[in-house]
This record gives sequence, structure tokens and C-alpha cells, in this order.
Amino acid sequence: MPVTMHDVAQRAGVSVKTVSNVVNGYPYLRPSTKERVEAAIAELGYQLNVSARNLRQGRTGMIGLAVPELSQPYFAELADMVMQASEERGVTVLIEQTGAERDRELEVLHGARRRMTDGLIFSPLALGEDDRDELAVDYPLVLLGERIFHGPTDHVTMANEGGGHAATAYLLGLGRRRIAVLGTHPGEPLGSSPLRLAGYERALREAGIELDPALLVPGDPWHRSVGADCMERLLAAGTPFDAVFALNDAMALGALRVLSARGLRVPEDVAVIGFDDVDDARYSTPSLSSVAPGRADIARTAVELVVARIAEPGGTRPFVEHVAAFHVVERESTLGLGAPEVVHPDVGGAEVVQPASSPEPA
Amino acid sequence: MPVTMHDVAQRAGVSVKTVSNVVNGYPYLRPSTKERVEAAIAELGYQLNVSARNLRQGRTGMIGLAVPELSQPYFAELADMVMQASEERGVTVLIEQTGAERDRELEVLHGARRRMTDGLIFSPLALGEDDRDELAVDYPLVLLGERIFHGPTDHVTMANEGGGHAATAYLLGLGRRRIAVLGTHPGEPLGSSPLRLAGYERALREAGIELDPALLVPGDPWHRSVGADCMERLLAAGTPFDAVFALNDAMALGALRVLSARGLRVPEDVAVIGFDDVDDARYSTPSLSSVAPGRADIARTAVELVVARIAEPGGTRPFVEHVAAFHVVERESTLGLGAPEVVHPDVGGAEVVQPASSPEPA
DNA sequence: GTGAAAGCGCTAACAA
DNA sequence: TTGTTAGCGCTTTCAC
Repeated sequence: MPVTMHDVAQRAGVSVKTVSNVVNGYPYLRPSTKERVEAAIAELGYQLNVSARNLRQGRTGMIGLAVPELSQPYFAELADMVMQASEERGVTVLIEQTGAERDRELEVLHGARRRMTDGLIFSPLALGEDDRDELAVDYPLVLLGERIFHGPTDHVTMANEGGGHAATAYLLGLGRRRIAVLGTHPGEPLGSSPLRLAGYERALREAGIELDPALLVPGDPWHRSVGADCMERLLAAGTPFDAVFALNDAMALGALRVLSARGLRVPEDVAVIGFDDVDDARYSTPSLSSVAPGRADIARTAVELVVARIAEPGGTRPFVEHVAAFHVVERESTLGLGAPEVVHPDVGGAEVVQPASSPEPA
Repeated sequence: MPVTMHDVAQRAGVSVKTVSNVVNGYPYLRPSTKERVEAAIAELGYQLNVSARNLRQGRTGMIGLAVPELSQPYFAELADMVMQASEERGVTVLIEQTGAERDRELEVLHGARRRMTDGLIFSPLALGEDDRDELAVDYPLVLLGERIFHGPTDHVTMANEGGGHAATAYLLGLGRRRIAVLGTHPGEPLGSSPLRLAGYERALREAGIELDPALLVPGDPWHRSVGADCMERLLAAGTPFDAVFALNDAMALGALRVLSARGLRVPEDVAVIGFDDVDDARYSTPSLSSVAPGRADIARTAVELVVARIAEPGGTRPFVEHVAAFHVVERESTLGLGAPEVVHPDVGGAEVVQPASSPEPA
């Protein structure tokens, strides 16, 4: 029933190989032959059987993108950009969700889906430094995020410490002195939380301000509801504060809601800054200042890295550590209602080739 | 290099067929044989070659999900649910974005990606009734949304007119009489906009209130910025109003922002209701009342329908028109600050088998 | 309950 | 510049 290359070949009076050549854009073809084949393809409505090609070539033309959940705007926007970057390279993206659960993150690495893709871009939230060995997989893998550094993979991340520092320094520059931090993960050495917090601490030190632990509000996961909850707890505790640094935008938005419900004015009483610069930040009330992590750069670089490794199987190019530049975006939550958005120039980018590690020759 | 069934067979001292039987859960196997094979699989770390199976079976085990863009929360949440429902059925979802562009929507229907999936769930935004013929494709297709009714496909939608009616009737019940509508598409006969608006008009009629065209604010696409812009225009025009029915949540959120910037109190001065009940609605300031369109039902039904058609190729079961039930969710934007969420019971669901249309026998 | 053989549709290698 | 052949790894007859 379905049209095969064979049918096209017969119709065009050529061999299957010639049809294959036409389909694959092989250059050394007599134009007349090419035309004849193309005509036959059009007439018969032929479409390449992808499975057959995949079997033959040992590739699938797809890369996986594993994220915690698409309903978090940060990851939806990241997925969007990864798909765009892949499209340009003729690669199809297969999105997978892990729910930030350890089992599912391991499944993503080792499960059956990996047979459906040529490589993987993976943003883990449950795995950590201890799981570094799990990343020694036999397919091209690009790691995203701040859970695992110097693993046996290419790694794309952003300057989290720098971003935390910039956000805090910015609030200090506005004259704020009691800056609460929302969403800390006490006792957890890994991930965005401690890094962004470290930046906060450094900015305080540089300004000669002593850190008040009462201003650090634990919260996990980084959802709006948790941000709201953090804010409630801080207010209930009665700790005075004049600014809030939420470790991501979702929490900042939740916090805005509580502040407004309590009749506190933003930014007059409390200046608020988030982290991630998701689309929502622009349209909240008030609009939310944030640290923009260079998502486009992250997406593009990640795609380039997997694609490069796929193209060069058995390659031993050393692993790359790419740190995307970030910038601070000022909006109403720090500038005041009606103020126009101000975007600061990029800072903090870097591209590091990991010193002594590279893939095993395959 | 990679382990094949052949290797496993050899190791277990059985034939390839037996390995295949084990892998595919064929029941009539001597337990001892099965164990031996499973041991060999584990020892060799064998993983099925999906491409080979696909080629042989003529299926890929994947379904496509084509949406305008993932960065719109409605579609991100829909994608999430479609993936969950598919997971339960052992199907993998390939997400595609169309950007609501006509060319890309056609590409989704007829392009090369269709060779990578066994069926498609498609939410068009650019195609319309005139393109019904484009939907007569030779693979299982489930249409989502309100652009095309009674096409040659299964169709899953919601009671848009009913939802618009319910939202309006609800505001009227609160004593509001001048209800503005944000995001109308004048002159456009198709899609969610006219349907939801029709519900609005019916509710007014039933209440004996005359429609004031000055209250209908055109806006497209339905993004936050457009909602904000609609609101600005309405305020600039000086038309008095005491409530806003935004045709989706994104616009409602944009409108909330403008109202608050202008010092108008929600809901005291202006009650606001949206449509879609996206996650954000719960965490805006104030939280947003909305019409929940039964997204879970839509996702689940769509998956069931494609999967059923894939399982029964050449089937001639008549096309189904599934209308998901909706409900009104009351939050602060109509109830007042601090009010707890109230969820009304479902209304408006239906399952219709299209009278005289069914697929061509394949 | 298990094995042998054929072939899904394509591309790589080589031949012409 | 084009044709021939083999075979990617699996499942599907059909024997046994």
C-alpha cells in the first residue's frame, strides 16, 4: 500500500539507489535524471520511510530534552528555544518530563527512550554529585543546570553565584539593607539555591552588612505557592525587611501576591527581585525585576554541543563547561509603578574546556 | 558493537524468536526458558532496537502533539497532560510547535514528521473551515479546539458558548451590569472568540440587558500584553464598566495589571473573570476567577481516540465529537481579597457521534 | 513451546 | 553518473 523507493524507481525508470541519491541531495546527478525522479516522487506522493533509514544508518535524527515539568514556565520557554535551535539544525526534539523525581531521572538516562534518540539534553533536579557515574553513558549527553559540575559530559549552565550577587548588589544600591531571601535549601550543598545564596552573601560582605539568618526563608520546590508561603512565614515571624530576593520568579510572583494582600506596597515598602526572567515577570502586578539567565544562549549552546558529538561519534574532544552570561532586568517591583523596563548589559559568561577529562574513545 | 537479539539468543542457547517472545511478553513460554533469556539480557545489557521494530511493524510507537506554542501556559499544561495520558498507554509523545502560522500548520499535517508518528493530536489556530479537506489525511488524526467542526476527524473541544454564558451569567449574578469583553475578533466567524462571545450575548439577552458594542474590545493574539492593551483602550475610551470578561486568562492577567496600575480596585470597582483556568490564575494578585475547560478530560480523550484508531487500522468507526465539561472557578477577582476558591460543578459535557461521516475504509 | 527463514525499506560499498 | 547487492535488527509466517 505505501509507496516505496522501489515504486518511485520503477516509475522514473531508474534504480533505487538513484532515487535515494535524489532524496538525500547527492550532488552528482544528471539534472534530467533528478527531474524525472522528482516528478515520480510527486506523482506517487512518495514519502521516505524514516524507520528504515534509521535502522540502516543507526541514527534516529532525534535528540531528547528531559526537563522536570513543562508546566513550569522556565522549562516551557527553554523547551521552546531548544526546539527552535534544533529545527535550524534539522534535528527533531523529543521532550520528556521527570517530575524532578529521582527514579524518573535515572529512567531518562538509561531507559528505553534513549534508543529513540541520538543524544540527550538533560536538566536534572533530583540527581546530584553522587550520581556522577550515572552520567557516564554511551551516547552524547549535555547536562543543564547546577546539580552536577565536572561530570563526564558537556555542561551548560549560568553564572548563578554572579546572578545572586548582582541581584543583591542591585538592591543594596537602591538603599535596601534588610534583604530577605526566599527559597533557600538549608543543608543542601547542591544546586541553584546555595549558589545564588552564595552570591547574596558575598554582596552583603562587600557592602559590610552582616547577614541576618532570620532573613533566609527556606522553600522547596520553587513554585508560586511556595513563594507565597515563604512570604507568609516571614511576615508572621515579624522579622523586619525592606527587600526580597526570591531565588526564582515563580516564588517572587507568589510573594508579590502575599505582599499586596497584606497591604504592603511594592517597591515603596518592599522591593522585590526574582530570578529567571520568565515571560510572566513582564506582566505581573507590579512587573517583576529579575535576573535573566541567558536562556537563548543556553538552549542554542546545548543543541550545538549534542549535535556536534552526534556528528563525530567516537570523538574525544574534551568536555566543555559553558557558562551563559546573565543580566539584571529592572522593572516596577524595584523601580516603582509605571517605570519602564531597564535591561543591564550581559555579565558573567564563560566557556571553559574541562582540563583533564574527555570521553572514552568509543 | 551494540548487543542484538542474536547475541542474546546465542548466550541463552535459544533462537532469536524466543528472545523476541520474551521481550514482547509472549505468554506461552516455559518459565525456565524465559528466565534464561532474561538473565542473558541482563548480563549483556541488551536493549531493543526501536528502529528495527518500527520498520518491521510499520509503526513508530509515537504520536504527535502539535500546538501553537509551549510558552503559552495553556498549551504547556495541555502538553503535560497529554504526555501523562500517553505514558499510561505506552505511547511516546512528539511535541511540535506551529507558532499559529498557517504554513507550519499545513507542514504539521503533511510534512516529514508525520512519518515519525502513528497519529496526531492537532490544535490548529490558523487553519479554518475552508481547510477541512486538508484534514482528510491517511493517518489517525484528532483535532482539538474550535477552528474546525465536523471535519473528517475525531474532534475534542469544550462547550465554549456554554462557558461564555456561564462566566457572564455569573457576573450578572453578582450584580454587575456593564460587562466588558476583552479579546473579541470582529468579523471572524471562527474559533473560541465568537463562541465565547455568543455565550456572553445569550446571557445578556436572558437577563434582559441590551448589549453595548462599546464594551466589546477587540484583541489578538490572546497574550497578556494584548489583554493589557485592551484594558488601556477601554479605559481611554471612557466607557463605563463594572466587570471584565477576558476571553482567556492571559488577557485577564494583563488586564488585572492595568486596572491595578490605574488604581481601580478588583473586584470592588471592577470584577474580572478569565477563561482557561491556567495555573497562574491561582497565584495572580488578586487570584483570578476563570472558566476551567476540562483540560484533563480533553487530553485524556484525545489520547484515547488516536490510540484507538491506531490500534484498529482501516476501521470505519464514525468520527466522534467530544465536548468536555467545564466549570466556573470563583476566586478573588470576583469574590474579593482573601476569599477562598469556590469550584462549581461541571456543566456542558457531551459526546456526539457524528451522524453521517466516518473514515474511508483504508 | 520453540526454531528457521523471509523480508520490512532503506543506504553503504562497490561495480560498471 | 548510475546500478547491483547485501544487510541494518527485528517480527512474522509457518514448521516442528
